[in-house]
Amino acid sequence: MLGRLSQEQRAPLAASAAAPPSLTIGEAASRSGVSAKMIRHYEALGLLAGVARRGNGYRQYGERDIHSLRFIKRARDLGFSMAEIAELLGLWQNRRRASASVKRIAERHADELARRIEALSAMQRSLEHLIHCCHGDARPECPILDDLAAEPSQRRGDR
Amino acid sequence: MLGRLSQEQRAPLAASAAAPPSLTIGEAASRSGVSAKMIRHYEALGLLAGVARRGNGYRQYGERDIHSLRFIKRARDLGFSMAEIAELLGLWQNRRRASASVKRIAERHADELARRIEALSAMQRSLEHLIHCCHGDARPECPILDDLAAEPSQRRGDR
DNA sequence: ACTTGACCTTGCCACCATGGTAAGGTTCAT
DNA sequence: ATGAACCTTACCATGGTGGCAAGGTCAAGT
Repeated sequence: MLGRLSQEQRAPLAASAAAPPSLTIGEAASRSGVSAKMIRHYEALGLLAGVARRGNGYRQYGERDIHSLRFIKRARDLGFSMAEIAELLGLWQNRRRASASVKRIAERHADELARRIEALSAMQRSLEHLIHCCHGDARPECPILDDLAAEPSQRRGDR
Repeated sequence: MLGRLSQEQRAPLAASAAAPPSLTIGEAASRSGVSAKMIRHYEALGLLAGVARRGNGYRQYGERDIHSLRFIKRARDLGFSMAEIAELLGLWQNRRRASASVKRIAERHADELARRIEALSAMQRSLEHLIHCCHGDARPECPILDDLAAEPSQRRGDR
C-alpha cells in the first residue's frame, strides 16, 4: 500500500559513501518523527538553517537536518517551548558553549513544569474532594454544584 | 483616581428592595472576578442567557448573572473546559438533574487532570535526571544536549 | 456650552503548537 | 494517458485570554 518508498535514485552520486542522500520532506518526517507540516513550520521559525531545494522546488534534507529535527522533537517531548528550543539549538551548535547555560535553561523549564504540575494538582485535590462528597445518584442535591455556586468566602479550604 | 464608581442612580426604582440593581459590565466584572472581555465572550458562547440592554446599548446585569459568572469562574479555576462548563451550568439550572450526571462530568475532568499531571511529571522526571547529570560549569560537555541529540534508542530509560 | 475622562460598544489581531484543507505542480508506475 | 503518491504555498481552526482601535455615552468640572 505504500508507494514510491525509496527515492534514493534521486541522489545518484556516491549514495554509498558519506555524501548526504538528500531526503524529501516526507522521508525526513518519517525518519525524524516530526510531521512534514511541522518541519516546514520550524523552517519558517528559523530553527532549521537554509534548507536546500531541488530544481523542482522540493526541499532536500541531509543527515544533519534529521539530527536537528530529532533534537527538536525530543525537546518538544520534554515540554520545552519553541523559544527555548531555539536557544538550545544555538548552544548545541556552539562548540564553545558552557554547560551552565544549558543547565540554566533546563532548570528554568523544570521550575515551569513544577509550577504547572502544582497548579493542576491543586485543581485535582479540590475536585477529588468534591467528587468524594457527591453521592452521584438520581437525586438533584450535589455538593459539586453547591461548591461552584458558593460565594468564594464560603468555600472549603480549597486544599 | 477611580471615577464614576457608583452607578446605582441608573436604576432609580426600588434600589433598596429586592429588585436587581442593574449593574454595568464593568461592575459585573469587578464583582464576579471575570473580566469584561470574558463576560462578553461567554455571552457570545451562549453561556449567559439573553443579557438585557439599556437604551444606550449598555448591557445590564442582575444578581443572578453575577452568580452565573462566579459559577463559571470557579469552574474555570478548577480547569473545566468551556464545553464542560456549559454542561454544568445546564445541570445547575435544571432542578430535576441527577447528581450522578454532575459527578460523571467531574470524574471525567479529574481523569483528564490526572493524565495531564502524569504527562508533565514524566517530562519532569526525565528533565530532573538530565539536570542532575549536568555539571553546569564553563565546559561545553553537557549530558542534557547529549540526550537531546541522541538516537531515541540510545536514550536512557526515559523514566 | 464645552472639555475631560472613565466607561461602554463592536471588531479585529495575537498568542502557541498543531492539524486540516484547498488548489495546484511533479514524479513515477502502470 | 491516467492515477497515486508525493510535493508546493496559503489560509483557517483550535482555546481562552489579552490588547488595541475607533467610536458612542455619560457624569462631573470648567
